[in-house]
Amino acid sequence: MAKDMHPTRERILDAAEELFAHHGFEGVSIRQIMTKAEADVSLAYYHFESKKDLFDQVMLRRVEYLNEIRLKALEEVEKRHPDDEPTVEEIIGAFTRPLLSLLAEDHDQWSHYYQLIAQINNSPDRGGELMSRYFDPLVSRFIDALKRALPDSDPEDLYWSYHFLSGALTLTFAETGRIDNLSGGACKSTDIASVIDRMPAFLAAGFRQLCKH
Amino acid sequence: MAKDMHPTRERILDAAEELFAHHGFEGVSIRQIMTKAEADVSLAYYHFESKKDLFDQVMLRRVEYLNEIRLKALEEVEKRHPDDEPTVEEIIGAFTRPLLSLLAEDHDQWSHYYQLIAQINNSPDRGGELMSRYFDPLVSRFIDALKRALPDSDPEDLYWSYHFLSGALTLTFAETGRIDNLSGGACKSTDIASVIDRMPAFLAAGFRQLCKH
DNA sequence: ATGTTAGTTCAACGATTGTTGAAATTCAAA
DNA sequence: TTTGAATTTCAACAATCGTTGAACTAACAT
Repeated sequence: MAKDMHPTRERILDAAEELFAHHGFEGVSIRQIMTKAEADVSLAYYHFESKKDLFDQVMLRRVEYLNEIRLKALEEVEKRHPDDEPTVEEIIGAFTRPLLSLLAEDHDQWSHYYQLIAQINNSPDRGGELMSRYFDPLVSRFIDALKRALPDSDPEDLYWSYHFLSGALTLTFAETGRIDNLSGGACKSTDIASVIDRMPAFLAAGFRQLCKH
Repeated sequence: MAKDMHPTRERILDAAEELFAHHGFEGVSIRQIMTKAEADVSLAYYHFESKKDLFDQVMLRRVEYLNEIRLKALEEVEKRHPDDEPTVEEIIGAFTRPLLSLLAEDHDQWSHYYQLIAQINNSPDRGGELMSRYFDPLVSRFIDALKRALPDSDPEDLYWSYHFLSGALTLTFAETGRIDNLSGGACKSTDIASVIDRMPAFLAAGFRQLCKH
């Protein structure tokens, strides 16, 4: 990886993303990040205000694009149903498939960012606050669509169903290798294509079971 | 919280459990832990070998009891079916309900430990390794029961279904408060009774959908 | 050539990190 | 009362932490 291929700021963001994803915010020092980025320690404070600001910029760099493509996927599904409502599978597919396809097709570029999201989503400290800030506007949009696809459903059932979805999705992002151990190698954490084939159906069945009343 | 109520070693474990759960292993210093435990810094190294050893002992303190009650719950379900196989709901209930009931009924004692598990399960660093070490023997036992309840199912479908279950369960453990934000207060992360009512049905429907072939 | 600005390097700051050794204390057994 | 082990206190170690200021280089406008 040649040093001049990317400007310094991008290299810092890349290094920080990978190290934060693996060891968490406090598990990584600025010096480790800058060593990986092949740049002087002080450059971190030239390009960013502080360690916390660097973390925020790592998060912000990719989040808008992700929300864009997911919103577009939902709008296309709705455009395909001008008269009736999309199915639960279609809506959940629009929510998850853009993310998973990106991860499957460009794993090197996205895996660390997804691992970071997995950690944050399950962090009792400020996980709820951060995830809400970055994703809740889009998520509310999807939940509205699900409300229309599942009329007469109790909103509480719907929110808890989304909660289960969120847990299943972000554990997939973590790619911890546990399913490799558990299955004796039959399944692989990094085999995202297998998840694309299975997750929407699994979750849609759960939604319909819980939100049918 | 009077200091003499519990011996020093227990107070250190309690303090470490809570702080590790909130800020992660590297986000907490021995001095913070010992301040919360109201004991001298050096006592950490009298009662434990190192910071990492303290973390391991925090994990080990409760894991055996949890695996015991869950195994007992599964055996009771199987005893109730001497001739036929238990249903998927019953097996998943035996897997999740002992944990969730403990959390619902004695929240102060268990919530921090569960939050710690949530973090570890979604940690790309060594999450898979740690979770496998502590829980996979029991999990394999449950998956065998599910294989019998879902004959002719593809093992890969079963493992991925368990993966989704694991993500949904541990996000519940994290209690991040995100569902509070998302639902505008209609749902609360700490309302475990609501999860007990909903999660087994949601997940069982997913298992049956995915593992029916 | 001169000045300006963005980008980079080097050295250092006080604070905190995990960890350790030795001395002091407690307390039951002899 | 003396002994000896278990527990606690105190002081300190080298290493690393996030952060900063000043000097230096590069490139480009005047």
